Order: sequence, then structure tokens, then C-alpha cells
Amino acid sequence: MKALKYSRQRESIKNNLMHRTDHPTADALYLSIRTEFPNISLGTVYRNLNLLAELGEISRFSCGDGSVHFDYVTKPHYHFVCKSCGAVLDLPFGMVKKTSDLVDGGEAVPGRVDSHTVFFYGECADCMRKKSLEESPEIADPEK
Amino acid sequence: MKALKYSRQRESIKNNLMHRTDHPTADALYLSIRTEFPNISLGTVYRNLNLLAELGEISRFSCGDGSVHFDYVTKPHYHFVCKSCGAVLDLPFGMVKKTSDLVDGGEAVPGRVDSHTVFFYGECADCMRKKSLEESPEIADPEK
DNA sequence: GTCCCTGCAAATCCTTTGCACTCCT
DNA sequence: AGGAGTGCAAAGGATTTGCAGGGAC
Repeated sequence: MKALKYSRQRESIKNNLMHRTDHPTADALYLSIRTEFPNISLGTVYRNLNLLAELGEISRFSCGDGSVHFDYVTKPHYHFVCKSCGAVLDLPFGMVKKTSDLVDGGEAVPGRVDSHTVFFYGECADCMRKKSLEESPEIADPEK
Repeated sequence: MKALKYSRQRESIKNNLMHRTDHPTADALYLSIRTEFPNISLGTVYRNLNLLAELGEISRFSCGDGSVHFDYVTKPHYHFVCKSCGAVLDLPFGMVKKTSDLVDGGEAVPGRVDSHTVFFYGECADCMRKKSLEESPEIADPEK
């Protein structure tokens, strides 16, 4: 084992990840951290994310879009991945049966799991609304 | 939609995948198909695998090793991934609670899921045996 | 003949690494 | 001082894509 020294960059990465809920990829995190550390490099972000994952402070997962997503480790929960916009939403455990509510009548298909995450694929409410507006522009503002 | 014409290459890929149980990556499949079609290209293999996946005849999944694995679609089942040698084994549904038997007392950690697959990570029996032999060479041939 | 499919190679995308330098401790 | 950690840029590996020729219908 090696001695692990403090670094502002790692702290910022950890902190950033802890305060967001969108399960970012390394690159998304990089873009975000950059506003605080304009000179940080993508390599550093990757190195720290992998280090934190080994330490068990964060987790890595793939949801089928070709790149790895990171998540601050809290307690086990479900993830819902929108097939249209790629958004990854958290779902509390115990909601599986009710997932269809979330997508406004749509279907959620069980996806991938991690030791603390479970995935469902479907289309999020936003995308569904957007799509129906494109198909029938006349009902913009679906206020009942 | 486009017309889909027959191709010997696609047929061979499909057939090959259907008759193996090791959930190969595109490259592994490529090496195998090559014995039948020495000139087939990796690009063709990828194109067909993605096409078949879209048609729902096969499925794609990632088990955390950086590349995508393919599986002929049959019925839902579990997968066990060996953390040491990377082998991906099939487990019938209903075996989850007994996964530890399979790894000879080791622990199997729930991993990722796909619409028809569930993953468990651990160390396969072969690797465990190999490791214990390295640690105590005197007990080669563990015949009781 | 038309359009899909292939082989090949170049291009892309994501991630890792080597190196010289800087910052903790 | 000693060794982690960093930035940069180059390297790597997996997958995709453009193009010209070949095959299915």
C-alpha cells in the first residue's frame, strides 16, 4: 500500500461528485471541476476517480453508452436510464413495481446492476412529453 | 427501415454465438469466425453484432472489463464473472442464494444486470484451486 | 440493375501511462 | 528531503465509419 497524500484536486472531485445526482462520466466531471481548477487534466480526474473507486468511496458503473459513470457511494438504490436523453435518475429501493408511474404510463425494463445499484431502462417523463408535443404540436401546454 | 439481405458472414456469426456459452467479445468472436472466413474483417463482425442486437436476436452487455460481451438471446439467467480469470459463466435462475457453493465457499457479489442477465462477481473454483496450490505447493493433488 | 454487405484502413472515442515538475508531510 | 500527486501529451484499446468493390434479389 502507498501513503495517500492530500490533494486539493482529489478533494474537489470527491466533493463535486458528492453533491450532484446525475452520475457523471469522467469527462462530465472534468468539465465541471475545471471551473474551479482551470488547469486540471483529464488524466488526473481519471486517476482520482479510479483511486476513490478502489478505496470504496465511490462506485463505477456502465449503463451501456460506452463510457463509465461514477456515483458517490451511499446506500443501495435503483437507477433509471432514459433511452432518449441518457439521463440517469435515482430511484429509492422499494419502487421497482411503481417505476411505470415515473415514466407516465411507459414501461421500464430492468437493466444492469452493480453491488449497490440496479438499472431500469425506459423513457423519462420529459422526453415523453417532448415527443408527444412534436407529434401533435396543437396540444402545446397540456394544462388540463 | 432497410431491406436486410442474407449474408454468409452474418449467418456464421449468429451460428457461432448460438453454439458457444462463453459470452465472447467482438474480438473473440472475430478470431473464431476467422477460421471459417479468413478474410472477414473486425468491422463486419461489429456491424453484424450491432445489427443482430438491434433486431433483438442477441444481447450486448458489459461486465466491467472495458469491452462489450455478446450473448445469444435465450431465456433470462444469471451470470457469474470470475474476478481472477475473467470467465463468464451461466447460472440458472433460482441459484442466487447458492452462488457461494459454486465458488467453493467464496463470496459472490451481485454485479450488473441486463434485461435478461444478472451478474455476480467472485472467484471461480479453478482460480481458487490454482491460488491455493501456489500458496502451498505441497498439497498438489488435493485428492482427499 | 439496385441496394445491401463486405474488407480495408483511417478515424474516433474513452481511458491509461510515461515523464518532468510541484506540492504534501 | 522523499515520495505522492499533477499537467501534458503521447500511447492504447475498443468500436465506428468512409469508400470502392462484390453479392443478393
